[in-house]
Amino acid sequence: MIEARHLRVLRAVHRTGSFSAAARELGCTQPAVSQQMKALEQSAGTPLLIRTGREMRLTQAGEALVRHATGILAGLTAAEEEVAAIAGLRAGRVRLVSFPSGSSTLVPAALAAMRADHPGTRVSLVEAEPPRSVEMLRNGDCEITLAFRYPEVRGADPAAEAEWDDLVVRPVLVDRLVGLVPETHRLAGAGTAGYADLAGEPWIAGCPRCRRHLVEVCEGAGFTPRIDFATDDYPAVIGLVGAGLGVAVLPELALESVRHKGVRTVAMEPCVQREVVALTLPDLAQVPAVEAMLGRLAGAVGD
Amino acid sequence: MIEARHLRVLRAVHRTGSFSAAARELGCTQPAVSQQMKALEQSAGTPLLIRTGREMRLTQAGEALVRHATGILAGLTAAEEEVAAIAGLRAGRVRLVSFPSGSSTLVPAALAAMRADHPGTRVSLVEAEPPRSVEMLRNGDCEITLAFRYPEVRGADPAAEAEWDDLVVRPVLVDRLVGLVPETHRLAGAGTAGYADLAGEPWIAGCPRCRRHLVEVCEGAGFTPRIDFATDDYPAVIGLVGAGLGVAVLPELALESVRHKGVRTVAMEPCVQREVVALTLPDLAQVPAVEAMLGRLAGAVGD
DNA sequence: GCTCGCCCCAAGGTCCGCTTATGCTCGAAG
DNA sequence: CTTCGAGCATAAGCGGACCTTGGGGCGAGC
Repeated sequence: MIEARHLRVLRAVHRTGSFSAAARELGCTQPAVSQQMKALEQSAGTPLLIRTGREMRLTQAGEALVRHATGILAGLTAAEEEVAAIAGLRAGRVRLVSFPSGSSTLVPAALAAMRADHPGTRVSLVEAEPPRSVEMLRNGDCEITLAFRYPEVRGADPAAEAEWDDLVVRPVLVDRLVGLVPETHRLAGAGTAGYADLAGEPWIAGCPRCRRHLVEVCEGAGFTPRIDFATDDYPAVIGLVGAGLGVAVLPELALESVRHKGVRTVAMEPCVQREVVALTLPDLAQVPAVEAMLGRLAGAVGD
Repeated sequence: MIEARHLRVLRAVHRTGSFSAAARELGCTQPAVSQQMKALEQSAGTPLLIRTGREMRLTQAGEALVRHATGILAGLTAAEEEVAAIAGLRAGRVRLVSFPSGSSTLVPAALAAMRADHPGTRVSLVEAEPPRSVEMLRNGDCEITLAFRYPEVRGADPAAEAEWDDLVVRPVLVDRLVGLVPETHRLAGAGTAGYADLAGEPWIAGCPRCRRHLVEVCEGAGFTPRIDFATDDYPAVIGLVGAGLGVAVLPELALESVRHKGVRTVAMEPCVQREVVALTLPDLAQVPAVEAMLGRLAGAVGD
């Protein structure tokens, strides 16, 4: 087995013409070079250098090795270069999966920061809801998944939470759920409302998990909400509320990027917080580009 | 510094999909693979593999390394293959320099044997006299030099002999010097003649060294030969003797391949022997093709 | 003739890598 | 649900490889 290190030494010997000069160039002692050449000749099975008095000459086998060494070492340094580029964030690709309302505000800011800091990296974005997005993460279809959870759920669905215990969970931000009523509603001007205050209203729910959570909270308040519509499209929710078809609770984040015409927000009591987190696999968290992107997502809180 | 051995292991891991399978394929234990991959990841500075439950997947850096590994390992095996071909005598080139009379008989037999045994090798032949041929050997212009010496010279030219003491001297054959007289000469029928018997004759001498040797031998016999012609072309010597222009002594070997028309040979007393040797450099004697050719030259004695 | 540079050789110490042994996790089968 | 097997990680132990230091021989140049 010929080692690349030996080829490097052989080339240095060939270029400089002596073991001592090669040793100086390589930063080691002359016997080290001598021994390496002996080892290389042994693994080659034939002499490679002929020591004729003053100068070092190559045998035919030595010439063949030096000829190949150029390409081999070039390939090796190219590989090192590419890996170093990825490790040094001058290259690298991150595939990010986000739930829809995260894409609109948080993700663009993080993407912009990432591009500004590391222009060589590429971040792609796909939208998907958990648990589909978590499945994609496990399947290797993405490196980072944005998800959210309701920490205050009283052990309602431990299975869903347990799905993440082997993942790296990076908190990104916490946003409050606020109530949403038509501007003609009796509570439109109220600063705060309790869930029970909306017990008799028709409700517009969000995605399946948000819907489950809504039901739990309302039941905690003593009633079961009548849900007339359910959609994970937040502008649609706002539109439905604005049309007077019901009331809803939405994360503050989801309201930021949408004009909420014809609706009013009210703070809800009790205050429910939704935690948005970035998920990744433990090994992927060590990948520089992934790590950097996780940092940008967490840093985008300022917006 | 990425090592080729690590790339080999990485590729095996990628192909087989597990450390254990790669270890079996590589003929080592699983912890060895595990440690090598850890070392490779450390020298790469970034994770290369993600262990996601059952299967092993590559990170982007891992993909880059595997992609480069193909070319690097291919170049490495190509280099090993070429060196092995040279070492295994399936390839290789030997440049042989011979003195003129050696070329005619001994060299062709050795060349034929070499080609028969190792068809992949190539032997080139150039004619030159020593000391020019020895100089070529030292300059790297050839691998083997055929030369001859007169062992019985009584310390006449120790310098010339000393020239070889750092070389590998491989005896090839010993041939006798025989007298050559015109067929009309008074000694033409004699079985044996002494040098003194030819004291008054005009002499035809050979190459400079042969000429010097002739003078020494004759002076040992009590006279100084009158040399009318000197040429290193043996057929020319024979022609001159045949034309009655003088007498000569020639190696038996030189007579074998020439029709000696009009001349007669006589054994000379004292019997002088010329030793034909193959010379090479100590390092070159280890080169398989050179070694093989040296053997064929020594084995060509049978002819 | 002397000195300097270069190479080889031998000995010592250090470090690396492999192996054995063990524990842990996960997935599949009963 | 439990058990079993496969696979990976880790620790200890050991053998070997590598490099360094020190000494010697040899050829070249002043």
